[in-house]
Amino acid sequence: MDIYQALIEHFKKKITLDPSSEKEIRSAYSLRTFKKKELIFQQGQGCLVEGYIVNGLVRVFNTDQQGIEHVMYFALRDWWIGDIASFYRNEPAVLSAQAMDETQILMIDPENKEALFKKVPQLERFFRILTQNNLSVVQKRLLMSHSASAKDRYLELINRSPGIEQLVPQHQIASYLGILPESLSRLKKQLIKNDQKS
Amino acid sequence: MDIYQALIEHFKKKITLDPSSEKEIRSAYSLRTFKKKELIFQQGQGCLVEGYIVNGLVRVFNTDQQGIEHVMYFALRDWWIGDIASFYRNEPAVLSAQAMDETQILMIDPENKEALFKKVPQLERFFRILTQNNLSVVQKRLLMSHSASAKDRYLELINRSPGIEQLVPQHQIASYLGILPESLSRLKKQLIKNDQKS
DNA sequence: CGCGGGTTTGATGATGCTCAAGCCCGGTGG
DNA sequence: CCACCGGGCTTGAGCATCATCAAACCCGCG
Repeated sequence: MDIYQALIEHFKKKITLDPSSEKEIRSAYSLRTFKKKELIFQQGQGCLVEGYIVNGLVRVFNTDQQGIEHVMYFALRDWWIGDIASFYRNEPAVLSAQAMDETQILMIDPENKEALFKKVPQLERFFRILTQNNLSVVQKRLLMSHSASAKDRYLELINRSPGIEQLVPQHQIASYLGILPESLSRLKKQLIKNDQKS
Repeated sequence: MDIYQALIEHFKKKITLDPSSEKEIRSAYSLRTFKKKELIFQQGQGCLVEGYIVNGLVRVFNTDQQGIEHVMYFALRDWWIGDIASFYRNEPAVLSAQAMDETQILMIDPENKEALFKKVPQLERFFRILTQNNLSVVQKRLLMSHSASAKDRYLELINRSPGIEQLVPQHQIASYLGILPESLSRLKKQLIKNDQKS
């Protein structure tokens, strides 16, 4: 199956597309491949790309004033990456994105995206729904980080994304949870000890 | 100026509307008034309303397993309230909303909203942009709560929303920040002490 | 006047951070 | 094939921040 077809099918999960729209989409997005550790966009600069992950793995993160990196999310096949405020409003990006494996991404820039919205207005709907789902997920994470301990947030994560531990190094999971690698290490030791008792 | 006109103008900040679309909007939304402390929608149940605040003040919050309330956001004139996942996907709401003052809201239910999207497709664009902006704000809050101390989060808040302290009681500001009222109280004492020294 | 919600204060404790060292293991070069 | 290197994970001791529990206080309102 051709690379672009994955994107088309992805859109079609939420909207309907006629053949000419499909054609517009195919010509608006272009495929890029990133090597492991390569940066896709970078905090502080304008983020002029939004991308659909065809395959591979990307981590999207912020670096704070003390130089500590905080993972916003991990993106794999069928996910989107970008820095919304930067892409749509041309602010400096708050986020960076880095390939964690060889990764293929279908990318678009703001001008082409606006043009595409004009030609295929159903995509407004698609991205409305996509963004709503993302918002709802981030809201839940914010609530979790205000109400649940690091241990509970960790358990929730591995429950929600089993296999994540095989995919990304532990210190980046810690970063996603908002704790230090040392804390996650201790926390897991705790859990193992308690598991054995019961 | 008529109540509905505020909503129309609000939409027109991001999209253009012809007269017939304006008419559709006017007939899709209906005005409701809530008394102080009245609940607008409630966690656990389906949230079948989305609302545009005409005037007044609403707090949107979640209650965790221990019964502690966590403020997701405060909404005043020109803001929107709702529980996205519940409204659009018919899940039980994660959030509740409560009027903190006499509040007028233009409300719509999911069926009418879908119908309105059909009749006025530009609204897809409007809500895409609105949701993107919200997402970007919540992402920043999540990062803050992973990288900044309670004191810094508090300072950021009063800097970003001056006047908030006059508007809502302090224990709800604490709740928004993800700390206890006692902690906020101490934190403010700290700040006053340090201000006087310098 | 007295009630009640909100805020403050105090004493104590838990969670997660800091700094430092050691360990494990896969990769690289001699 | 082994020695070494480096990154990531673990462990430890001490500490900071914020939570918990309890009591006092303040003040607007019935």
